[in-house]
Amino acid sequence: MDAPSEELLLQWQREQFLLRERVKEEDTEEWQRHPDFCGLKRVGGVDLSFIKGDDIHACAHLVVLSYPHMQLLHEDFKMVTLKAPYVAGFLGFREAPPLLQTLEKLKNELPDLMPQVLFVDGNGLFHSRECGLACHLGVQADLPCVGVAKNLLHLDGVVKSDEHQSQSSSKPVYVSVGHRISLATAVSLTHRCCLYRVPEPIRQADLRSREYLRSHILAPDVS
DNA sequence: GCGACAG
DNA sequence: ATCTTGTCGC
Ligand SMILES: [Mg+2]
Repeated sequence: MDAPSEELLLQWQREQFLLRERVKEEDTEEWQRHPDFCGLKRVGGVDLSFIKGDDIHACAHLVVLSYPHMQLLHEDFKMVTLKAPYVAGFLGFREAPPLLQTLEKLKNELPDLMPQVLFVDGNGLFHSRECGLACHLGVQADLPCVGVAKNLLHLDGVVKSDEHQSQSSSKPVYVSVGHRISLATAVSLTHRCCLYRVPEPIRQADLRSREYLRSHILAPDVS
């Protein structure tokens, strides 16, 4: 896949600044006000998995788990063809479109299963232009969203001395606001959804999308 | 100037 | 993101 032209990158930056203005970084839901998040029943997770040497075909996966027990309520996957290459700082333009499609499908076919909050594999406001993948998804789907990155995205003004060092011995994850949730609530909710290092919704979407590809190595994206 | 850079 | 089984450690 070709590297984006300089003009396209500038266009993408303009879009990110516009999206950023639409991000709500406060709690907007009733359940977010309660200490025990009573009222929260469904949490979602999305992820994309790829095959070894193929950068454009991927399996987009969406899972909906019960809260607080993290039981699988729904899952959906779809083979997709990506339209943009991966460029650090512009992940949203590559992964948001196909993931939004799975959310749109769920909204149309099984609206009662729509998650009340979505965990995204990637950053939210913790981004050089405060517009990571979780912000793209949150704003465009108008859904409360939490961004969780497994690795640090180097930012301009941010040095390693910030909040990003963990107390425990395990490798940290980086939580940030995607949309319609406060950072404090996002962090608290993330803790409550973790059975392992990564929040269960994201972990399940990752595991299941990979499992799907493993059993369909000989059935590529044909249509 | 070079390197580093979510997935 | 992906190439990869067993193995060491809490
Ligand atoms: Mg991922």
